[in-house]
Order: sequence, then structure tokens, then C-alpha cells
Amino acid sequence: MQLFATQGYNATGLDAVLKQAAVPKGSFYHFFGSKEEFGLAVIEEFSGRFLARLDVLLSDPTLTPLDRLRGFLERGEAQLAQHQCTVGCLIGDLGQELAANNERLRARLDEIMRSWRGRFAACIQEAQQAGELSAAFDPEVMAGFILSGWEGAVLTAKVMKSTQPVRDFLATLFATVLTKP
Amino acid sequence: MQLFATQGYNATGLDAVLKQAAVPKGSFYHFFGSKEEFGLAVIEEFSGRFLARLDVLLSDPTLTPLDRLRGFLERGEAQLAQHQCTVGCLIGDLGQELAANNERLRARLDEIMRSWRGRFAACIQEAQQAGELSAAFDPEVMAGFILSGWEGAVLTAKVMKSTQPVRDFLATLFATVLTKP
DNA sequence: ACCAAACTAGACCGATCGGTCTACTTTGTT
DNA sequence: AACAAAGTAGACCGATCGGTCTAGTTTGGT
Repeated sequence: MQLFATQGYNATGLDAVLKQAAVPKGSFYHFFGSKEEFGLAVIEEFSGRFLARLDVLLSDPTLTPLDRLRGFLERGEAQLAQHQCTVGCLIGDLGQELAANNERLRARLDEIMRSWRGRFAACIQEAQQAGELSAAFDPEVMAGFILSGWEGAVLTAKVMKSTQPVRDFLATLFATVLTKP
Repeated sequence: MQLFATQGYNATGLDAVLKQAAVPKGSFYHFFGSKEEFGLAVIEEFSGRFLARLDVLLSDPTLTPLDRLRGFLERGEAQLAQHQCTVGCLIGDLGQELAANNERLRARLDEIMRSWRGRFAACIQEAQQAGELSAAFDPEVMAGFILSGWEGAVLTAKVMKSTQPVRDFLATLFATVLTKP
């Protein structure tokens, strides 16, 4: 997971994975049919953990829906800073790299991103019902907007080696889009 | 440029480039010192063309500043659709893939993204001066927000194989952030 | 104690990677 | 016409890629 997240899929050789995990090749191919299948398993593992944490944070009853969203995104910013902007979002990274080359992985990444968007949308709808947000916008569209913006901000932060893009994204988002009606 | 944009840098072997260009290896290495140097030249070529077009579109005197920005982004959406969402933004793609692996290319991509952000910022400032936009926001921050959002929307569109993320991004952007004061 | 299944271990494979090398052809200058 | 420089052509190089194969070891059931 770490190697894929930092170097990407193609740039990470199996030998590097095996060395880091201290696992011989025979064992690897006993459990995984191919690098692609292993990649899928890594994605699955990451996605599972991530979605679980997302569900916890977005359903925290001590916060308003909008503050849950803000808290989640700010945690992401902190993590990015913690890794000196070298590690962004594994799903976005692999998506960018593999969307055109590997249909199987692309399809799975697509599903995962849609599930995230769905969670965002639910939280936005709650915010609308709580009167925190104008009900004029389609929650699903708004959720897609936030997801895209987030992925792009993380990408830009990696390129610029600075959390500034993420900070600017969050500041602008909550000052303009996610503002009380 | 086409191969890098569709397959990425690492997944594109030199042999593929040489075959497509019908150029023997000897000629290639007569003009380019390495694949990295070639990659830099490709980036340079793309960046030059792109920035030229950006300058034309963002200084069109027949449109208001905001409409120039909208026109530019909508042209991008049309191009994405034209390629069935297989080709996004070369700079963003390479940035995502190489930011952690190749400092030289990363640094150049960083510069290019900053130059784009600068162009956006100038246009936004014009819009503010023309009264099209609230002057309450820092143009540079707002420009970073748009650039991040755009890159993310294109990334998501590639993964989802649909222009919907880009359409949702633009709709939300011009309905909430880039709205008249 | 025995044995089959599960698993470990890494040498090895052909393909492909980026890059080098030498021999040859074309071009521009005088 | 002569010649040096520029450019062409692709065989070839070691390294590394993902993946295979065989031989050995550990494990769990009986």
C-alpha cells in the first residue's frame, strides 16, 4: 500500500514489494495470481479501511453534518502534511495512472469513488435538512464537486510539494459553496 | 505527447514512441540525452501550446472576464468528451505519476501549474474590477481553487469514463463560487 | 508416526526496459 | 570533387520486469 501510494503502480516492481515485506516470490504467487490481482487486493484493503473511517467520521452525532465533513477533510489535510505531500490519495493516484491501461482496476476504482461520493451526498443532504445548507443544490452533484475538488487539491499539493492548494481549496469551499443559506 | 497523455510516462516505452514516430533509436539519442530529457521536451512543447491558447482565450475582448474563463473550461470539457475521457490533462497526469519519483520533471510541472494559476488569477481580478465577482476573495486563492477543482474533475472523469464530474464541477462552480455579488 | 496439503524458497525464464555502439548515409562548405 | 559534420539505422548491452518451476519445509488431520 505504501509503495503503490508513493511510487505508483507501474513504478513499483514486485521485487520491491517482496523485499519490503520480506516475503519470497513463491509465497507471493501462492496467494496472488498476478500483480494485477495483488493490486486489486491492495485497493480492496485500503478501500475497506477508508470507508470504515469515513462512515465513523460522517456520522458523528456530536457534530453538525457540515462540521463532520469539514473535520474529515481537515484530517486529510493533516495526513498530507504529515507525509510532506508525498502521499496523496491511493485511489486517485491509481485511478489517474491506470484508468486508460487496466480496465479491471479502473472499474473497481470507479465503484469506490462512487461510494465515497454517495457518503458525501448523504452528509450534504443531512446538512440541508438541518438547515445548514441551501436545499437548492442536488446533493449528489455537490458531493461530486467536493470529491473532484479534493482529489485535484491533493494532486496539486503533491506537484507543488505544499499543502497550500489543499488549504486554499478548503477555505474557498467553506467560504462559498458550503455556506449557510 | 499522445502516448504520454494516454498511457502515462512509465507505461510508455521508448520503443513505442520510436515506432509511432517512425524514428530509429540512433536519431532519438542524437537529439535527446535520455528519456527524462525527452519527457521534459514533451512537457515544454505541450506547455508552450497550452499557455498560448490560454492567453488568447483569457484575453478575448469580446467577452467578459468571467465568460472567458467559462469558455476556456467548457472547451476543455469538449476536448475530454472528444477523446471519450481517455485523455485528461498531460501536466496533471504526469504530475500525479512523477511528483514523487522525478524531482526534475516535478519541478517543471510545478512551475507550469503556477503559471496557469497566475493566468486564472489575473482573469479573476479583471472580473472583480468589472464588478462581475465579489472582491472579497483573493484572486490567487480563488485561481488555485479552480485549478485544483479542474484537475480533480478531469481525473475523476477519466476514472469514471464520463464527463459528468466535469459537468457537475462547472455547473457548481459557476452557480456558487463564480457568481455575481 | 505418517502423509497429503499448505506453504516457503529462490533460481530461473523470456520479454522488455532505457541506453550504447559502430557502421553507414546524407548534407553543407569549400 | 573532397571532406568533415550531422544524422540515420538497428544490432546489441546489462538490468529489471512480471511470472514459472522445482525442490524443500512446515502444518494439521488421522
